[in-house]
Amino acid sequence: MKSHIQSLLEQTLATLIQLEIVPSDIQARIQVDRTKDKSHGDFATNLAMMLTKAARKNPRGLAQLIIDNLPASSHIAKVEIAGPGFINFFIDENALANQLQDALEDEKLGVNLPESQTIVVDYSSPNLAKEMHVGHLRSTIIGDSVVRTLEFLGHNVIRQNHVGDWGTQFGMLLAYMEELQAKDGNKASLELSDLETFYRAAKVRFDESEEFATRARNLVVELQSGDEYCNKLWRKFNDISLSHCHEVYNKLGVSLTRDDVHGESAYNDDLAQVVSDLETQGLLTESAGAKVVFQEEFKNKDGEPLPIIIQKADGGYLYATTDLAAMRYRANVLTADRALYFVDLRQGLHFQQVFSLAKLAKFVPDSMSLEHLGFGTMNGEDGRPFKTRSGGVVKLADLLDEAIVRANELVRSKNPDMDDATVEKIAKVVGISSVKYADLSKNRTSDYIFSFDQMLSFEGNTAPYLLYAYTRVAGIFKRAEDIDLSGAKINLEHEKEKDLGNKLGQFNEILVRVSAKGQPHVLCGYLFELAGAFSSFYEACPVLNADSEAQKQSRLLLAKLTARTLKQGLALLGIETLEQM
RNA sequence: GCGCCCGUAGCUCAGUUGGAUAGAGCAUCCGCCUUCUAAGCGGAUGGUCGCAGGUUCGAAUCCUGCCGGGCGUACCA
Repeated sequence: MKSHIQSLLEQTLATLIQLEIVPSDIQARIQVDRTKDKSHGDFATNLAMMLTKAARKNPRGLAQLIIDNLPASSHIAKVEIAGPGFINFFIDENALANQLQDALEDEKLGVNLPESQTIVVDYSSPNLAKEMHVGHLRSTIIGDSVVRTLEFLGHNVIRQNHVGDWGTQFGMLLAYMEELQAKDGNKASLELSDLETFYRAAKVRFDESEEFATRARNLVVELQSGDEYCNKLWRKFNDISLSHCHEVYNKLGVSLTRDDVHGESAYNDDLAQVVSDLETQGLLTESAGAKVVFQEEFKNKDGEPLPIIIQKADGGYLYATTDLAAMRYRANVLTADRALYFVDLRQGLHFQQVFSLAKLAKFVPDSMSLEHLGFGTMNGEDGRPFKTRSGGVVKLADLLDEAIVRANELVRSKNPDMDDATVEKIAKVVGISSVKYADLSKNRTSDYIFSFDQMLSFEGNTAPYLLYAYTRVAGIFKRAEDIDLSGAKINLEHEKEKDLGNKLGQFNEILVRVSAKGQPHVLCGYLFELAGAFSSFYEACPVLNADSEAQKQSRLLLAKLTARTLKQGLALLGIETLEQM
């Protein structure tokens, strides 16, 4: 509907240029917005006001000229000039009803698919040396939601779990694993079941024993030189660590699989090549023993040029090098049109630097879009970074378990007579989705306060509210299974039916916004409004006890489309729906 | 020092690349269950959009300066 009006206005503008009312060199971006106030119609444009200067006419007069030259459209009931020169569009109710009817016929709910692109999405990317902690939550679930949305819109999405599976800390871990295995083969995998403890124990050994530390350093060198024994140890360690990650992914309902893992180590063989390619292009400089690239626009704290360190003085590589190699892989092998990075905002400078260098060095073509979609910090209720009471990092698995436990208590209190298995099943969905939704519903770029009480309060803009709204729609169809809806027609009569219909008609434009900017909170806001519109409708408009058969069928269709839209929308957020709660 | 981000109702947050009277939820107060799940619905109270200038028909949004907070800034990622 929005794009329809947009194209009408484009035609009108062309006409006005032809009539020489508006100069032909005008570059107006035609903006069509949803109105906030119903008295302003459904859509509004400020086109007339934007053109006043160029056309040397007063805005309201120009608005009238635009309306006079607007092509006729059956979708529009009325067009008005308002305020300083806004043009308000009132959508024809039958046109809207037809749109909804079409959406019901369509697998994709009537969403227009854009031209398909290849989009590489880098998200989650935990460090395998440690267990996943709350710091990985945002990247994982925001990335997963955007991935699902892009796929729904028909893009070729390639997930990249750029796990940290390389680096000096692995020497320490391998040395410790080796030690345990020597004592008892089973003990190693047993202790590895708690990676956090394992890491700490290895660190203790490293600090207390010079012999151990030396062994650890040697193992790194051997690992890097491709020693078979070392690599075997390393693979085993990664395998166990990765299986931890996937347990968390399963619990969270994240779509990443083992096939999506493409860690830092995958680029080992390319790193020397990156260095020599930069060198050939004359971009590399030696500074304090390290090989670096200086780019004019980046300065350090003393106002001197800030380097990207490509190779350390000791010959080792850093993450800039790996990222450059990864970008080249994404450009050349994966042939990405866009590469999205869901990584903490604090790495903003790093990404600015490597993105700029990647283009400068022609590692990626100018046409490829590199986007750092950063996110803010997850804080505790004191506004400080989220920690345990004793100040330690919170394991992601523990956080999720606690959410489920709390959800369990609440579900139980609402349903005293429900059997345990059902309560458990519901609590699992409610608990997990509450955590995910609380995060997804906030603007990605701002810090946010994590509060169990808030997300599980079961009121307001929360997952439980949406899940509940869904069960209410679903409940209707449990009682209406045998009703034949073929040939039924949507009729928007009651005020609440119109509101609901209006909301349902917005799904498309919302998804476009989510995919363009990687902001799932826009979808959350929409679903919350949709659920609200449905609740109001549900309250005011009896469905199964409607006044007439036609009205009943119309309302059932509205309910059906609501159910499908809610379910699909939640699925794009990575949230399961329940038939009962 | 320089750079990036943030400051909106008592609290948690929205505010669509400048648009019409700044919106939700929580909390507080008032109503609504003999009819499809009340984890719900309807309504009320509550804001000098950090401060001061500027740009414009129009600014929470853009520019400048200040105040307050977070983060980053050469061999970790």
